[in-house]
Amino acid sequence: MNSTQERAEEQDLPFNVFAKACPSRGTLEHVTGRWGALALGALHEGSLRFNELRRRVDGVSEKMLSQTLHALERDGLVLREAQPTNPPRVDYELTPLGHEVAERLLSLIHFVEGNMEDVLAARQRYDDTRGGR
Amino acid sequence: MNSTQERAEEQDLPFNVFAKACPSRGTLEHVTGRWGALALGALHEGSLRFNELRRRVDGVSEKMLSQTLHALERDGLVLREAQPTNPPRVDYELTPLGHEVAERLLSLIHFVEGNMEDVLAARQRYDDTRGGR
DNA sequence: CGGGATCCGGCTTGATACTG
DNA sequence: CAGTATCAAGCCGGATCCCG
Repeated sequence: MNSTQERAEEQDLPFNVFAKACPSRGTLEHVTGRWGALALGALHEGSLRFNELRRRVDGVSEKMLSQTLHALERDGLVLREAQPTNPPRVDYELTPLGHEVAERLLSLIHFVEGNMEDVLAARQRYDDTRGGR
Repeated sequence: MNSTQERAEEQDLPFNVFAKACPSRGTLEHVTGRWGALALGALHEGSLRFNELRRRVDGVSEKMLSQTLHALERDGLVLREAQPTNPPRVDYELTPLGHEVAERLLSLIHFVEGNMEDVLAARQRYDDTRGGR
């Protein structure tokens, strides 16, 4: 009575990320993926244009940012607003659902950032004990 | 006054995931990675043996689970307890820090699971409007 | 049972170049 | 500015064999 399958059954959840075929796993990966998480985090503060976003998410390539944004837009988490001006201007912003996802994501991100010293210390200990071999 | 860099400076945070070189980004990826997130989620309910974990995280290979667990152990999120019995028995459980991470992660996971119908509907709309091309 | 070591195919990723 | 197209490299993940 502790399996994740049973958890889902008990609560009658139709979706369970722990199951290989569940579509929720794909969405979770879009959200928590390397660039997805950072894009959502950056957009939580407000709408951004493509290259603004690109500068904020340090290290992302044009291709991956574009790809990431498409996936998030398709999942209904990001809204894309293109203005047919010249030069073109495209703003990206979170949908209400995207904001809720981003809040939970940022809670995790801030926690990790705030405890990095503990993590770094743990790594040091791990490497000291096992690295000597 | 909206950049993520400034956010970090204002609050005097030493670690900022949005910066390419920050080690917190690596840890975030261990935590939110495809298998890391599921391993942490499964272990939040209690300690598990290697193959129990493998069965719960549907689809993970031995290699990737092993690799994932090592990374999480090194980051101080997972505790590995090997008993020198025969046959060998190895239990994995979360550290206090790991539990706090898992709580925030599960909040995100459950939210995604609980809103998959909206996501699926959004995908349908997206594919209908753009798929016709 | 709980892994480590190795090999290898394929998908993902990252430069680069090009377009509207 | 806001992307798409293309191509090479590399990492992911599976399969296999091995050990304690």
